[in-house]
Amino acid sequence: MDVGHRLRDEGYRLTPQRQLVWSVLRAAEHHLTAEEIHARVSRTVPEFNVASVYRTLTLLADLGLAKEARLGDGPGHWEVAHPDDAFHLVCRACGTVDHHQGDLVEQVRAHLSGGHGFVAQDVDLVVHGVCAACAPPPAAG
Amino acid sequence: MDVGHRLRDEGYRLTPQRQLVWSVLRAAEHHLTAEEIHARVSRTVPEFNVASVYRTLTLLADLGLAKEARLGDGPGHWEVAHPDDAFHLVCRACGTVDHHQGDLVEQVRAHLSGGHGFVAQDVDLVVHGVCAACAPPPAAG
DNA sequence: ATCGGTGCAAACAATTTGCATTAGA
DNA sequence: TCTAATGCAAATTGTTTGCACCGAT
Repeated sequence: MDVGHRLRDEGYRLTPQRQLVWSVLRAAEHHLTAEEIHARVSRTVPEFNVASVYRTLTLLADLGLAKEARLGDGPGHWEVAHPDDAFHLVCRACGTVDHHQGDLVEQVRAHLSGGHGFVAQDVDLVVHGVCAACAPPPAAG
Repeated sequence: MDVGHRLRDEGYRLTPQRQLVWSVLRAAEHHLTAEEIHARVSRTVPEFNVASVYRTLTLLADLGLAKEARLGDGPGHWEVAHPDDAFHLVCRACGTVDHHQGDLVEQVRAHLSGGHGFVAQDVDLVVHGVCAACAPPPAAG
């Protein structure tokens, strides 16, 4: 995905800051907060400002390239927008956030389209619980 | 539901502020933000403080009587905790928040319990879109 | 009489904004 | 060149906390 193209096509400028935010986001194994993105980019560009992170993320979201997930309290978590609809599993014990692939989001959409008159644009599903690694092993006997 | 009992049973005190927050919450036709609750209670008790709203809501949530819903940006929205699992439909046009009853949340739970090893404790489902009232009528012809 | 709860104000965290400067197109 | 984008700092917004006083049990 060529952000430079996308940006210019929409009349925006391609700046090093925007490229950096995007590449950090793409390289991330998991979701990142604005602060985390800021920290990573700052290693290379010390004067890089948080405000620019927010501005860039908002822009990327407008273009449909990035997406914010609110996983409870605390700051928003950002990720590359996936065309497929996944949802988040947040472990209360270790804090790990997992993507879970499934047709559930699609089911919701289908369910709503059936006569409810509500046009679903964005389905946000967050499940809090305890992940397999943190769950107590089944009691023997 | 007798909050007084619940509170005292758990070793908490029943104060007029807590009663007021609870009754405002129960009387509300829809979700309320902490500020809205504060505003309503303040009509009767002018010196009533926002901090107490937050403290009370947190307490009620701990007791399982109230629940916070994060419906996007902005402040959290509070409601009486329903035993049944409903989810929220937020209209981007008019801002209306609808409860939608369905087995979807249960489906999610069932889906996850099937071999994924993730123990779902809380399923938060928020759908943003356009409600029936705001949706453009189907084009004739 | 206790000790938990309150009001108040100040602290906080996350995000946004105003403005002068800089740099992409 | 010309305007959009940045850095910086200050402003906002939503929520939490410290502390002295008050009131429910």
